[in-house]
Formats: sequence, structure tokens, C-alpha cells
Amino acid sequence: MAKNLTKRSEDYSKWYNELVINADLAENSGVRGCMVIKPYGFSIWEKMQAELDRMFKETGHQNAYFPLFIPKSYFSKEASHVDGFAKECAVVTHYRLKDDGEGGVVVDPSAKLEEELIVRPTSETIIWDTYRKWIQSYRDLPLLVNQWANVVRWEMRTRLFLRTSEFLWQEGHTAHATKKEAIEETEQMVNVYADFVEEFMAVPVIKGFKTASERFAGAEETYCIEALMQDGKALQAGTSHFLGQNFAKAFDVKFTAKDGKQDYVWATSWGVSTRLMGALIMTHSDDNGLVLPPKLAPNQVVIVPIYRSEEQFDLVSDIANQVMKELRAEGIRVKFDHRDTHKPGWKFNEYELKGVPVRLAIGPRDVENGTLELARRDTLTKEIISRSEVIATVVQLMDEIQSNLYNKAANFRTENTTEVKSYDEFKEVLNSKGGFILAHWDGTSETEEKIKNETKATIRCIPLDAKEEPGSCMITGKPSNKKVLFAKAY
RNA sequence: CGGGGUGUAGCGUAGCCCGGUUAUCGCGCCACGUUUGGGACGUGGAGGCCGCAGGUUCGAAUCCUGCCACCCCGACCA
Repeated sequence: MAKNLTKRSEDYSKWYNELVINADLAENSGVRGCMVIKPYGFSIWEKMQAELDRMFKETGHQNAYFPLFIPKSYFSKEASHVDGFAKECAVVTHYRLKDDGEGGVVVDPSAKLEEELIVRPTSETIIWDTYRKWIQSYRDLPLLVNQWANVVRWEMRTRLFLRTSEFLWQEGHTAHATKKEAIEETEQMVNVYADFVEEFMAVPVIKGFKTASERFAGAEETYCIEALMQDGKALQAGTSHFLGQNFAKAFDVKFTAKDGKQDYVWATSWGVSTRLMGALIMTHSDDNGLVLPPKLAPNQVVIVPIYRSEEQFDLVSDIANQVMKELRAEGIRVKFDHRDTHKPGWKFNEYELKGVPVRLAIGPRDVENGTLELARRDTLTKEIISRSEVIATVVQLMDEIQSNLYNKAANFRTENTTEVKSYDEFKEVLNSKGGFILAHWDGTSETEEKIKNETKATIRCIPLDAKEEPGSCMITGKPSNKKVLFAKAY
């Protein structure tokens, strides 16, 4: 267990890495940029999964599962999709190993596959190949399917949670009879993502469209949610794509409409990944460790007993057990850490590192006075409260901490969002404080490219709620009717 | 994939340039005792194919070659 976390302000990457490892969330596996998600980290991911899954089902979706392996030929069917993913695919070429005669194994050259299999980087191709068989009539539509899966993208550079070679995610793939309905679905899902991230993760996001160059490979429109991390860099937290009829045409998925005419179906796909864990960590955590919003914390409250003798422990435990029982009756996740192998001070630090929202300590003094010590993780404040008030206080604190975290993050984003008029001002802001920058852009990829090359900032999105205002592009001076959102991004 | 760096006990490290006793130190771990309201202290103890594979040498953690993994910067990206 680390005693000293690198300070957030000193080296953000190092702080992040140490935090992920020391808070027991995940670690490097030593295998090609893949991580091991540890039980504590996974329990947070499971909570996120459960809420998302509920929201998907409430919006009419069903879960299914498609193969991990995709025949190489599937990829050649949608040209832009290939271009987008070909460079980063893991490819299975053989199906057997054999003894090398020296105690090791080698790939058996005689076991070469006729057609190579691609480990899915995303499942559009295999799913659309399947949908061709499932869809004949308008009565088969809409088809609203989600899958929870792992995918592999052979990224050159990896980072725990933010960009691992293998990651866990969900991918929704839907088919619709009309363009309008597909677009509505795309918008609905970006809203579901935004609601989840804001309500449960307490991370404020900006909804918007991607520019053509940032669009998903094969999509006609990509909607996204963008969050701002504490180091002033943006993180794409989720995407929802309107795929038009591109995949339907590539995989020949047609349906017969009411009027007897045949047409290609309209498609969407949408996904969020374990990257959300990175967003959660980088949005709220501090120099003492992880800070978890109550709605996602595996333990919302931890009770730490303080005692010298066994008699004292018994007295303290009685109260702790009662409090735990009463809190659980209120639906609160409580842990009573009665281990005698660690001292109270050690436990205090441990639970701060792990981000438990509320800590209650009970010692002999409290037994005598009818009190408990309550500490909040978000504000790092402590107070003595009476036994009779503890349940109501904690129940109310769950909401208060949840909204406090959101408000803190929202204020940070407001303070770190700057509107600029000129390119000089843009560069100045980018270098001095970073964050989100709103500026007019002429809408061309050339200008976008130029800005990216010169400053490393990219257009994160064209915000959905951008207000119409006449202006001129900060680079070319050409007319622009709304400001777009720039930032350096992960 | 290009540039730079690192790999020594569970973790963090010294030693490497300039080869030569039993590989250094701190944390952690185990035992016993004293402790317990913010990461306790003392005494004793265990734990190493020095990333892996070759090579040079009487002798390699140290020099050479190859490979693997990780970190940073680029390019790529959820």
C-alpha cells in the first residue's frame, strides 16, 4: 500500500496511474497493454453495468451475444469501416500449437487457417451479417439489440482504463424501417449516456456531433458526450452513431415495407466502455485517493471501531452493528471493518484511498457520550454527531455528496471553458489553462486539420445546444453560425 | 510503429560507467511483546535464476547481441 500518492498537480499521469493501482482498481497485466481489473475496480464497473443495462431495457432493448471472431472477408464489405479499423486489429492465423522438442511450444505451421479470423475491434460487421438473416419484413423492425462484450484494438500506446488493448464495453446495434426513426434512436441513446454519466457518475458532459474527420468509421453522423478531466484535457465518454444505410447495403439487409416495396434498413450503433472508469477517477479524485459518488460506491459507508480492550470492543461493536443494521434497512451499503489486524489510522487512510463516501468512527468516548464521528470523503471534513441523528444524517448525506460532486465538477468545467475570438487567443488559452475552448470554425476539414497539427487541440464536438450566432472562423475569417468545442483530448 | 528511458525480494530502490567476498537500503511480510481517536514501536526472522535467451571472460547484476514487458514523447485511438 502506497503511503504517498504523487500529487495531482505534480505529474497528472503518474498520479492517475498510482491511484488506479493503489486504490486496488486495476493493474498492468504484463500482456500487451491489457490490464487486470481487480475485484474492487470490477465491483464499481458492475454497478455501472447494472444501471446502464436497466436503462437500455427501459428503452426497449434486449441483450444478445455475437462471436469474438470475425472472418476477415466481412471487413472488406464496408470500405470506410475497414479503413478505420484495419490498422489496429489482432488476427488469428493458426489454430494449433505443437511441441518444439525443447520443452517449449511453437505454432504448428500445418494448422494455418484458410481464412484468417479477426478478433472483433467492434461488432458491426458480424452483427449485420447476422441481421440479414433476421430481417425480412417491416414486422421484424425495429430490431433493438445490445451486447456486453470485450473487444480488442491493437493500440500503440495504452493507459489503464483509458486505452487498453482489450477492453470491456457494451455495443448496441439497431435496425429501423425509417431514417427518422434511426436518427431518433441515435439521439435517444446519446441522451441515455448523458443521463447515466451525469446522474450516476456525477460527471457533467457536453452532448454534440463529431466533425466528419472524427466520425466513427462507416457512420453518417456520430453523436458523443465529452467530459473535462482535472488536468484540462477532454475525454470522450460515449458515442452513438447514425449509420444510415451503409451497413445494410454492405451486408444486403433489406426488408419489405407495408406497401410491398423493398428497402435497405436504417442502422445505429452506440457504445460505452471501461473508459468510463477512467472518467470517474479523473473527474473526482484528489491527492488522498479515489472519490466515489455514493450511487456507484461499492461501500457507501464504512464503520471503523476504536478500542483498547476487548470489553471496549464489545461496547463499540454493539453500537456499530446496530447502526449498520439501521443503515442497511435504509438501503445503504455499509461495511463494519472490525479487523483487529489494522489500526484505526491505517483504516482511515485505506478507505480514503478507496473513495468510500462516508466514514463513521466509534470509540469509547463515543460510547460514553452517545455520539459517532462522521467523516465525508468529498470535503474531507469531520464532525461529531449524536447517535440519534446518525441514520437520518447519513441518508441525507448520500444525496448531498452525490450532488456536491456533480456541482464541483460542473463548476470546474465552467471555470475551464473559455470562449475565444482569435486564433492567438485560442493558442494562448490552450497553453496557459487548457480546458474546453469555444470558437468559431468555418466547417472545413482543412481548417480543423491545421489547428490540430499546430496546437494538438481537436474539435471535440459541435454542441447540440450551441446557440446560433453569426461569427467568423478564427483561422480563415469565413462565416460561421455557431461556436464549436475544442480541447486537447485523451 | 519512430525517438528516449527503465527492468535487481510483494512494492520502491543502491550497485552497472570502471566485471572480482555472502547483492544495498526503506516499506511491506512472519513471530513475540508493548500499542490502538489519522498509516505505532522494539527485538528477532523469512524472502532474490539481478526481465528472458544467447555470447565474451578464469569470473557477469555489471560488457556485447537478440527478445519480452513497462514508462515518457510522437503518430493512432473508446
